[in-house]
Amino acid sequence: MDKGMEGATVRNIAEEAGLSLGALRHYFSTQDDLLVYAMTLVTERATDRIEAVVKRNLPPKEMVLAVLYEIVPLNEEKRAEMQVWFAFVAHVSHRKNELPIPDDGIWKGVQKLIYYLNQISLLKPELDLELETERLYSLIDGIAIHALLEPERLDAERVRKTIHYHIDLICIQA
Amino acid sequence: MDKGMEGATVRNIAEEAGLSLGALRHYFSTQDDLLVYAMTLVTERATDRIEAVVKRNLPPKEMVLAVLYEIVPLNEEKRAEMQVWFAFVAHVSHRKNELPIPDDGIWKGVQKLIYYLNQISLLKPELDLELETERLYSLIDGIAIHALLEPERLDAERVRKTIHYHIDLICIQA
DNA sequence: GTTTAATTAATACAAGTGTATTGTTAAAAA
DNA sequence: TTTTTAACAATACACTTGTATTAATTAAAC
Repeated sequence: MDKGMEGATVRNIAEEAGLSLGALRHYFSTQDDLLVYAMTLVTERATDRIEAVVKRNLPPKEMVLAVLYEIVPLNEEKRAEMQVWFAFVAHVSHRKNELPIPDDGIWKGVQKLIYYLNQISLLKPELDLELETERLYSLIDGIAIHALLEPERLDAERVRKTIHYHIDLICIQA
Repeated sequence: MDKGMEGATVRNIAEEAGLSLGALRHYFSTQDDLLVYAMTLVTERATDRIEAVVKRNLPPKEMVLAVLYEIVPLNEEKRAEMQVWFAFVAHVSHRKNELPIPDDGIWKGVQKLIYYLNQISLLKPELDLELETERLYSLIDGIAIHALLEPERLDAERVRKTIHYHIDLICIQA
C-alpha cells in the first residue's frame, strides 16, 4: 500500500507474511502467480460483498444504489482493494495475453442493474438500455478512480451524492 | 508501450533514444526526472490539442463534443498518450507527496464546458452544475480507461456514441 | 514407529537496477 | 587562440531482483 508496485517484491511479500523466501515459494512458484492470486482474491471479495447486498432484498432503487456504493471506495477496506486492483491492472495490462487476469465483472453487474430497473419499469422509458449501461459503467469506474487519486476533492459524501444524482436522473419521478 | 513500466529502465530509455547512459544522464540526472518530464510532456500535448480545438470556433455543442473527443483515446496517438499517463500515474501514485506530478487539467476543463453550456442556456435548467461536472468528468475518464483496457468491446464508434448520448441528454431538445 | 510427504529455511546465482565517476570530444566564449 | 563549458561515452559500484537448489524440519500415513 505504501511502497507501490516496486515494493511488491517476492522478498517484501514474504517478510510481510512472516514467511521465508523458500516457504512463500512453496505456495507460489513465481511472482506472477502471486499477482494473479491477489487479483483474484480482490475480485472474489468484492463479488461476495455485492452478492450479500443483493440478498438483503432492499427496495429496487435502494438496492441498486447499495450495489453501486459497494463498487466504489467509500471506506478504507474498499479503498485498499481498489488501490491493489488499480496498481495490478496497470502493472500487467501490457501482457494481457500471457497472464490470466481475472475480469472484475463490473460490466456485467452494471448491465444487470440497468436491465432490472427497466424490467420493473423504474427506468425512464425513453432511454437506451445499452448506452445507459455504458454510461453507468463509465461513471462508476471513473468516480472510483477519481476518489482513489483525489480523495481530498472527492470525499465519500460527494461520491454518494453523484451516484445518487445519476440514478435519480435515469429513473422516473426524479 | 510493450514492455510496461518494468521496461522503462534508464538503460532501455537511453537505447530507445539512441543515447548512451551517460548522455541521457546529462539531461536527466535521475529516473524520476525522466518520468516527471514524460508526464508533463503528455499533458502539454493534450492541452495543446484541446486548445486548438477550442480555437476552431465550432458551434457550441459541436465544440463541446470535439473537446471531449480529444480527451479520450480515439486514435493510436491519443491511445499511446493515455497508456503512458495511466501507467505513470499508477506507478507514482503512492508517493504523490515527494514527486511533482502534473495535473492533467481535465477536471477544470470539464468544469468550463459545463458552465459554458449553462451560460448559453444550452444546459437543461433543472440540472445541478457541480454534480453535472462531476458526472461528465467521471464519465469521460471512465470511458477513457475502458477504451484503453478493453478496446475490442469499446471501440471508437461506441465511445463517440456514448459521449454524444450523454451530452444530448443534458442539453435542451434532445 | 518408521517412512513418506509436506513445509520451511538458508544460500546461491545470474541478471538487471539506479546512479556515480572519470574521461573524451565538440562547441562556445574569452 | 586559448579556455571554459556543454555534450557524450565507458566503465564501475553497490545493491536488488526473481528464481533455483539444497538441506532441515515438521506433520501425516501406513
